[in-house]
Amino acid sequence: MDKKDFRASLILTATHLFAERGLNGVSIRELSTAAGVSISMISYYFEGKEGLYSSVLEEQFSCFEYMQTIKDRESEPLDKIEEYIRWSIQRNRDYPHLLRYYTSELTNPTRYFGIIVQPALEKALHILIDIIKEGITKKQFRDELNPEDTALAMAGMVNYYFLSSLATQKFINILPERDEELIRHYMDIFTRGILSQALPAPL
Amino acid sequence: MDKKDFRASLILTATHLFAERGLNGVSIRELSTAAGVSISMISYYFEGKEGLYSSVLEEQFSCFEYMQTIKDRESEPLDKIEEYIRWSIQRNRDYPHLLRYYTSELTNPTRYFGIIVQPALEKALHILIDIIKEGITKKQFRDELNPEDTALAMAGMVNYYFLSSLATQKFINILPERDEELIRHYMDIFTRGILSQALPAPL
DNA sequence: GTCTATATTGCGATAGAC
DNA sequence: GTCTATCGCAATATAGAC
Repeated sequence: MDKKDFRASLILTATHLFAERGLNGVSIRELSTAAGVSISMISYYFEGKEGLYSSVLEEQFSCFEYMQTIKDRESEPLDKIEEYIRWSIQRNRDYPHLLRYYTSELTNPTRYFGIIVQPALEKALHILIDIIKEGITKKQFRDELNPEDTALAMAGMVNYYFLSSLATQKFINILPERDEELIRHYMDIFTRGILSQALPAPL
Repeated sequence: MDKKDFRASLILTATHLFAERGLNGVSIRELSTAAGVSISMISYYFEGKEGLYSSVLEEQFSCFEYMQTIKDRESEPLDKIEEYIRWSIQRNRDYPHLLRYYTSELTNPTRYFGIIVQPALEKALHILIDIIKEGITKKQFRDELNPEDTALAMAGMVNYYFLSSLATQKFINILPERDEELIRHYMDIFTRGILSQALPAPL
């Protein structure tokens, strides 16, 4: 951090602060002070506060490219779904601020939603939808499923776990030590449901 | 709106604007102009911008009290879960801005998170957890289920559908006309899973 | 109750010295 | 590249007239 790389220092500090309080909740004064850098450096490196914010967004959302790797994998749809869940959870561990930008942009979009956030989310979701469709085609998944809704249900289940953590941390342990258990549990609910015995009729 | 009730007019306008751009994204100048009221009325009625915001929050989150009605209902756990899904979806229809405050506060909490948002979410979630527990006790749900994770999965599935709508509206129809289909579909996924046949072993 | 006018503070951006 | 000093503007809040 004190390695003279002021640009990197600004990105790092901004990533923390913007995640906590949003684009409008942080002033470049506070930000530059926290980064140990002069306020004018933000204009110098990023052409202003919004430029810094967009650089943070781009860095954060670049990890969504990994979905392409899952798509290209030579494996069965169910295994791809497990890999998606595993990757989603690990993504929240590796990028602890990403979900904040994610949902902050979904609820209070900035001008960068359309050029950075939306394309990343849309591509990831379409890959997930295609995995569901493949499973239906291969008769491994029930053919009554609506692929779009099903993919959203899957994504929602995993993401909401982390999204709600601020409200649940008093009574739910969200530490990484439970991640493997969580993966098995969510795979189990998503594939087999919660009922102790199969219902008589479909849908 | 033009019925001289400036207080109500301010609440209504604020509900729209704060939902769209967050507490820090809206100025009281813009807000009072949009409401057709003088800027000083905000201090007069709400003791400032934050007071107005907290009034909006309280109004929005009051609808969570309905969860108590579901809890007190004399019906089976599975029916309560369906009622929860139905209420959740209808809640998003009746209070189209609520989810914005909900997730905005979860990701960028204001000082009102702890006193308004968190208690409402926590109570609703605990009721959902108790419904799952009751289902397990009555042997209607599988006893391997972790009630907390299961309740979160349920809540996440439904809420994420609306949360992600800004990113999905181009290819998913989120109009109310599909709500009944969605309810059946999510009940189906949650209770029976996605597999075309039961897996051999539990968990 | 409602307004206009204003006090005061903090904002983002940048000119210019080094 | 980096800093300090400052400009111009917009923010919230409020005093005081009506």
